[in-house]
Amino acid sequence: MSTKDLMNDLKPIAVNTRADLVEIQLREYLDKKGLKAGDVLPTEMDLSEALGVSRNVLREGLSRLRMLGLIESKKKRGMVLTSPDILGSFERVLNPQLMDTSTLKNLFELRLVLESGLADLLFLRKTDADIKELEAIIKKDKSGDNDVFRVNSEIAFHGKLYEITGNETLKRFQIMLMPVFDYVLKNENRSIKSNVSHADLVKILKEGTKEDFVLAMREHLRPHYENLSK
Amino acid sequence: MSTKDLMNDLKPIAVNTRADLVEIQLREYLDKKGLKAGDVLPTEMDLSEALGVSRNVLREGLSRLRMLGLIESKKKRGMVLTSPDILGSFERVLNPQLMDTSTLKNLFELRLVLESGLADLLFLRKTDADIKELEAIIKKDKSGDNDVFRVNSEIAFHGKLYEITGNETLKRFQIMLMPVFDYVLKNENRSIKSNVSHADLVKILKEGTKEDFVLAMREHLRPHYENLSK
DNA sequence: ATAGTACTTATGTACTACAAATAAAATTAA
DNA sequence: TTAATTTTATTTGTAGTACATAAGTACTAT
Repeated sequence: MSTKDLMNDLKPIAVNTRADLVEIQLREYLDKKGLKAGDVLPTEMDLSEALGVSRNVLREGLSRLRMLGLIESKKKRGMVLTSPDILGSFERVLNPQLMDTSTLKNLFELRLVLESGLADLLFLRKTDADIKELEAIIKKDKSGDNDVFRVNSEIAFHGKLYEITGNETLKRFQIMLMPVFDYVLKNENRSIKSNVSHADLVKILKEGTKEDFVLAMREHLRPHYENLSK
Repeated sequence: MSTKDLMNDLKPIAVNTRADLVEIQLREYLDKKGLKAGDVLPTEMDLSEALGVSRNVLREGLSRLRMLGLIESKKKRGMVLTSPDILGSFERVLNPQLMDTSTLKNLFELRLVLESGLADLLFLRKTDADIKELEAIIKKDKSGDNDVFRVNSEIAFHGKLYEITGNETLKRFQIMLMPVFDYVLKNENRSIKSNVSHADLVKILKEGTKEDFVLAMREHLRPHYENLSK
């Protein structure tokens, strides 16, 4: 049995620090009490006493929840639960430099899946102004001549597509995934010449059917799909 | 201008705590130095001195990075950079109870987009064993008679689809999104009867083409799409 | 050379003290 | 009496010290 298999079967015995436990217990507490955004938490003193840890350690735990946007604190007023920014935490971790290659590969695929599945939202929410903007991006693309220009145009085009979905989470997700995309593409030196151009896609989005668009988008992305390993 | 618009234009002046700044600066430090997984960090004493904060505050910042899985520390050995578990942090925040409704809606749509875009990965990686397993899930479904059974089968079927993609990130993402999906569906009381059944999907996955599957999956999800607002 | 021991170093935890902000209470002015 | 002002009390934010705990490192004895 390989070391990798072994590591998969035998997780290292978790030697949780007090701060880890604080985080876990606080989370359980929120859940059990059914607390929701706006509710106030006990004071640090009360919490640290109840948990049997120093205020230091308690604050290390609280600091984590604060970072995630789960709580906010004001002097004298105390701490209140808040609606977390779900992508904020994601963002903090998305450093291609630090990620292992398999995760990078997975995220690259994830983005392909997303773009392949955008069609219905696009047709549901597109406006004439959106189409015009896409056409403008393409026009600009044709006028540019160097690679940097072309890459920026590529980003602008696909970014605009996400924007049309009207789904802010999706849009931000795409922005966050951009460096990952870049990182993977840089290590891909095969050609990525597609049969379906941006102009083709816009034409279909403007005059065609959802079904046409779905198939065209997949065709547009095909060079990337063909580079995937089985 | 409404208060909401105003709040969108004017973000509250960030009154960063020292711990916030520590987190930011450490992140910049890692980036600037181009440090990668396995590299060691300076000691807490050196860091706190360099940043001009107490060791307490420094540790509040470090605690965040530790939670994200960006660093690990051992006594005497010091701190080392690690490959973060990118979904771990996401998971910590995905509490439907705390999320605002627009984010919930966005995540629901995100999942629809994902499932609509799975086709290519499925056809790239499916095996005979996978098909058999899907068929088994369907068979079980037919034998069950109550709602709970049907819901579990629904989960099992779609979960298996993600599994077939061989993309661990995607799969975990789906698992994490499940409670969100549930939460949204619970507040939807319109019928969700589809023209394309699980059995139909499996048949196409087994004998049909990618293109057929793409269209069939969208048709399968259509009831959900139709409930979306413009 | 090896086993064992003492030493050193870095993280983990606790405690105390005070600064800063601010809600609430008390006081003063109209 | 009411409004404005000042004072007080409370809670988070920060600093500093001390010690516990784990784990490399060096040294010693066999």
